[in-house]
Amino acid sequence: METEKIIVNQGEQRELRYDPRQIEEKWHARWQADPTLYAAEPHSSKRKKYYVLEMLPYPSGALHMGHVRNYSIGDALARYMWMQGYNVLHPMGWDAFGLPAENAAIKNKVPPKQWTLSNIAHMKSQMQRLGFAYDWSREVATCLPEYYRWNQWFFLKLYEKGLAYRKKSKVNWCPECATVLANEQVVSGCCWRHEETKVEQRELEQWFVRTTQYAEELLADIEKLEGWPEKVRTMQRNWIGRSEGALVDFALDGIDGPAGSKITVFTTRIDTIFGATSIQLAPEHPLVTDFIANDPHLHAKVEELVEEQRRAKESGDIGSIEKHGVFTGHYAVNPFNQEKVPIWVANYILMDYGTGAIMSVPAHDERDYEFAQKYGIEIRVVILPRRTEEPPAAGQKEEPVLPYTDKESLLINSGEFNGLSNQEAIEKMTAFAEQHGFGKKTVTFRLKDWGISRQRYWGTPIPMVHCAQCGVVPVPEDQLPVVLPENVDITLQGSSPLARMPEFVNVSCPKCGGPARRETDTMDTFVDSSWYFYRYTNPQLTDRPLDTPTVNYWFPIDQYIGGVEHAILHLIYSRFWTKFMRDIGIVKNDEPVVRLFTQGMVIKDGAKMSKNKGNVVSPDDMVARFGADSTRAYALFAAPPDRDLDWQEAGVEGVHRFLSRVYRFVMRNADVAGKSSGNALAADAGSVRAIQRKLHQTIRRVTDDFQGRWHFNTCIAAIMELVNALYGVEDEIAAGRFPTEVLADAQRSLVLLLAPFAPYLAAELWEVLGEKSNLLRQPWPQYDPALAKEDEIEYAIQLNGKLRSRIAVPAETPESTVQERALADEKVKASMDGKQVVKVIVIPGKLVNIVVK
RNA sequence: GCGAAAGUGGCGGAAUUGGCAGACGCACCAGACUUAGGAUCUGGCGGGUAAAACCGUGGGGGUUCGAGUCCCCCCUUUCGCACCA
Repeated sequence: METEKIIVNQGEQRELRYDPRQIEEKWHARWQADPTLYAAEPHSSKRKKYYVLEMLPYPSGALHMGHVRNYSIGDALARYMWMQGYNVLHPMGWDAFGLPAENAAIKNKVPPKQWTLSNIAHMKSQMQRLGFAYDWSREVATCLPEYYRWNQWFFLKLYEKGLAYRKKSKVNWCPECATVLANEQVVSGCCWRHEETKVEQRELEQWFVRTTQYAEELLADIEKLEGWPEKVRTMQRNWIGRSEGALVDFALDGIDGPAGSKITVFTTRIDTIFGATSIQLAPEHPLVTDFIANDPHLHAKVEELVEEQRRAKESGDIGSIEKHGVFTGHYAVNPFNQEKVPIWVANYILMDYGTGAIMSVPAHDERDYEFAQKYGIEIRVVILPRRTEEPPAAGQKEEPVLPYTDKESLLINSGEFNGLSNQEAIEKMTAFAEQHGFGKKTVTFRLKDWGISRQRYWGTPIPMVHCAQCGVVPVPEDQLPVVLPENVDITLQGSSPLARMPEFVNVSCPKCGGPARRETDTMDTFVDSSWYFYRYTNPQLTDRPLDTPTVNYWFPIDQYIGGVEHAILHLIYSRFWTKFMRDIGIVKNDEPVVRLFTQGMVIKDGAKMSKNKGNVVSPDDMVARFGADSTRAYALFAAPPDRDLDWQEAGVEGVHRFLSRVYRFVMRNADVAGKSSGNALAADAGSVRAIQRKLHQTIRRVTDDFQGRWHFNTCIAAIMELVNALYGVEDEIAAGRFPTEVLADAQRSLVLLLAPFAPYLAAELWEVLGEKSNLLRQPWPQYDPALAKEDEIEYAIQLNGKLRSRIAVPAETPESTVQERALADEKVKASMDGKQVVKVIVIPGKLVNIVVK
């Protein structure tokens, strides 16, 4: 094509240069003008439903490439499912409460609400410019009272059911700011604003949600989540951390200890209790407070241990610090054998797991072993690996400690329990402890109740009132929402801004009418995101959070897509919330999400894109230079979506070049009627057949990937191959020798295949092909297996596994014939060099391996 | 320390079940068209060789007619968990 311009219909002149800006702005304007374009049909729809959801973003100011990737994956899927005829729900919203808005307010003197809403407006326009097919009529912003009033409503329900409660708990406190810090604001033990100032721990009354109530079910139902990545399921299992064991009481040895006291330990290995040669307490164990009261020396030592443990936790290397401890001078009595064992305080015992106290069995626990070695505590073997082995001589401990939990294990030195296996012993000894009232079977979880109080402004006010007469009183439902005041002074003044507003704080008690004080804590933003996807089904409801029949139609979510960083907290809280909603009868599903997809990170120059590293690529910049289609298609082409993606600008150019080729081809050949006078002139039936075959193979590959592994990179590569093949026959097309209907069909299918990946270009070319319909309502192309089939198959001929020749035979050639042809091949004969054929292996459709000797 | 994933040309990545390693794209090289081209089109492109042979999927062993793919040992990277009793 020498000329840059070409005459098409009615002599209209069109540039052959692909200009994404012009095309995308044209369609953007049209799509903006039709808000119903991507709207889901009501739940009375006859179509099968499909709910595809991407994790809602925090409105930080601008989209980053991670967002673009996430939404490009979801949008491709949504568009594909639309074309498959589903009633697709594809909504978007904003996780709009949170700390950055307050920081921005302090820094720039902009009210958090204003800052947040203007960010939302900007990011929404970015999303729209990128062409994501969202149903904006369902948009949700969690910072608006229409939304957060339902957080408050849920909170009241939780409170009603005893699942929300108050408890003293530690918070991070910066003495310089005189304020509470979120965990993320603590940088290696110091305040993020005052790098020299150590963060202190303060005890405050805070609100908790009893997630542990559902611990068993949250764990058990992980088994049902077959559409979730195994990695996420494992992470959740570990996070919940269920552990079966026993609580055993050790009485304090009389005279020295506080009267009647006992120490309850948690153990999973009650079978080793005869080997317990000390008790170890966490430094913060309440009993330790009693012990140190009259012992300044011990007091000082314990303080050290507490400090050491705190530091290790902060720096993250708890687990590798050297074990230390101090003997308290007190003893406890092992209830199984009445033996006196010393009580120690040790830095490797955690107060927030189990009971904060353990029985130490150095012979069968590595940590206890290490400790006992260091302090010369007796190491007593009470279990052996096999029934045949002799007990080792007393005190000898050459081998590293082994837990011996197999069936062949054998208890020794354990009184009446000698001779039992580990499993039998656990059962019998637990029962024994229960009978004698000094122990019981128990299950502990690593999962903790969820502390939702934040001493912050920009969040959902907790709808509670503190009355001097009535105590804690919930705000009545009909008085919701408790609106977050806006004329607020966000400066650092040592208390939550809300607590400094008398007009907010001073209320009358809903119960007695007397003067009362409003709760000034706000909710953790994970509350907002725990149920937002239900609200999408009916966001405009004003009298209840959701409409149950509508939710029952849409739920569970068919496909949820987001970053793996939410694998634990967000996804556990969401699962908890769903179970709670089910139990108060407003939804019927047990789990919110059927299939979960976690996409990889966007990397540049070997590191995750971040402002700190200065390797951020701006989506706006990419859209301006290459267009939304190229940017999106590249995000899908550069790597499979579950892997990390290395952003290379040259790659974007490559995709842009590919889309240009598509554009030029269709522009040149859209007007097929003038290109060919029909089949009669087709000179080369082979090339026609080849195009058909390639087309149907491509449809098959792309369709299979949407149904299966989502390797959109190979989908796009397949479409590239198709386009390359079409370029290969362009001379024949130009010469009028290519059948009209084959060409027309190929072009239509090509545009349809491209629609999920490059929606703007697809829409434009669909119109160029003379189509008026909405592409999303256009059926996805079907492949014809007969047309996709190869007519001729090339066999690789190997000699002892090494490639020696190739032969082409018609498809369906019997194996015996293939074998004959292979043995008759000249190159094969030459390489055989007179050797004997031992065996011939024919793999149908692939290769022949001739084994010679 | 424990667990998971990964390691393939100069680069991003293909190779769905053991069957022709390197699809597709980038970069690069050559040619065509051009006053020109950072446009477009055509061809080439793992190493090696004149051409073959031969060597090549982190390293070492093994199973097999045949291994990137399966098994064993080791190395590296990334992620998650980390004194959980």
